Amino acid sequence: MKESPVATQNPTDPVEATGADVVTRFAPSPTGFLHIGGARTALFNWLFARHHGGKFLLRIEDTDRARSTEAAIEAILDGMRWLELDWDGDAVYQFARADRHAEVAQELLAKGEAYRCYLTQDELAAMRAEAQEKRMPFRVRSPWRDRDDGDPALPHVIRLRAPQDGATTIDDRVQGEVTVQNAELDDFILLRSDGTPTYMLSVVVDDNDMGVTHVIRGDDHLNNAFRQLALLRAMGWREPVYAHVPLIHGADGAKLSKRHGALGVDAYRDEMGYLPEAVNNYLLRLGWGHGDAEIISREQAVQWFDLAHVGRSPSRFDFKKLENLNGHYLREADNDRLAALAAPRVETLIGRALTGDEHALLAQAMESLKPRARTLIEIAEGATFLFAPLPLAMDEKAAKLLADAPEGLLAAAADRLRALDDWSAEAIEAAVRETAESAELGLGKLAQPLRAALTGRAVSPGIFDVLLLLGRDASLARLDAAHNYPAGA
RNA sequence: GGCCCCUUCGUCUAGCGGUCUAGGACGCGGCCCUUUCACGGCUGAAACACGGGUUCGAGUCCCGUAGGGGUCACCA
Repeated sequence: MKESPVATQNPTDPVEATGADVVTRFAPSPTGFLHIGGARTALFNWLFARHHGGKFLLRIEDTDRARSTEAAIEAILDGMRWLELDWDGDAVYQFARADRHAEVAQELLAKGEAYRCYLTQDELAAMRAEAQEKRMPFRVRSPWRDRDDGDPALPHVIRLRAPQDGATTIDDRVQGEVTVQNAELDDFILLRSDGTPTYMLSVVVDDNDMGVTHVIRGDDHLNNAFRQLALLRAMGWREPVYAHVPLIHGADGAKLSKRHGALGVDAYRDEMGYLPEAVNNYLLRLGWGHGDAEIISREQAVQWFDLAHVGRSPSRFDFKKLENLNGHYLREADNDRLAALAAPRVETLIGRALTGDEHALLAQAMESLKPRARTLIEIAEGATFLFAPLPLAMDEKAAKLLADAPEGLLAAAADRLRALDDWSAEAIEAAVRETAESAELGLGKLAQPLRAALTGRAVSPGIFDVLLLLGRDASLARLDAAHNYPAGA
């Protein structure tokens, strides 16, 4: 059979062709935490699988023994659990499958689709240097491709005998049809001289053995796809559908680095105080859209997600938008859940553990705390006044408010409040309003110094809420302490 | 540098030849609500990178240019 000059990829699309189950996978290498770009890739794979009622598999690519760590594996798993990206079955550890990878390499060798190459690293380096000097593009063209007089006892690697003529076209679901001349590809290494498989071999074998139907990954792998396809064809295996998603960039358009947010998702959780649903929503909208929809629930995401609407251009990470989204989810979140999340942060801020009653108070305060916060950090900061010790530390604005308060105003308010029989929202509000009226002041003129006296700040939940939350004793004590505050300070 | 990909408001995006005097969201400005700060509501400024085609008609298709990104390992 004559080979056509351009071998267009013709993936068996299980969804469209047979309705068979979709299988996607996320394959991180455990050399660090689960970074935000990886999280999005995982999300897309998860959504695609769930949308089609298929499977979402997890494979840990730990073949780089020197760089892979147990801690990194834990961090990645932890990150995925936090984002609720549950995978089907057990995670596959690539290193454990090295024998199978080597077996495939041997099979390729036997079929003549691969060959032993005795080029040393030094020879390779020399070839590279020469190409560099002549300003010629470098590509490994091993003389051993056409020789079989090598001595297998000598150190050698096994290379794929890749096609050198014609071109290969991949029908990528995100990038469209992408064509590369086969001459651009080289005979990449399948098995290293120590007999261990390379990444290129391992992915293809594992994806095949795991039955992966859709390979959705970062577009930094687009070029690899052509090499992998050559290997796939040499084995005569089924070709998956490819979808290469553009990478996420930092706010300045440069590649995402630690300065811009290429942090582990744990940093978004612990250091920045975001909710997983906010991070998921934000990540989903980065590179994918569904009309004007912005706030997208997980259920809707599963229902709507598709590859056709994944954009082809890289997007920048915008913390402002994530923060806004987080504020939305904070307001929607359950108070007890929020209190539980905020409690450790509050304890850190006040430097002591919270008592059982205080935990309850925190939960009770959540309703008025959460609308004015965008992160859990802001919630915790806003909550500290509830637990502050008596002489209340005043911030600059609060101190000024107290200093500027009319003589005796706070004492008058304290007197009225002290006279209250029941410390209810209605009674508190009436007492405060009456104080303002009899002093012939607007409510604002009284509320601000009151706020300063009770919270030590110029910003807090509504003043009646503060009074109610603090309770009679604490409120009165703070008020009494405050009107002794050095006047005119 | 070779190869590959990308290009709509500052940012994320909608748009799949006519309904675009280009829509939404974040951010920014103004107004309203209001005891502060937020929230919420209303409102304003803000974009089809450039140049050629194709077409009766182009943000939408094609080709260049410019800019950006990715990739060129016995790493993954």
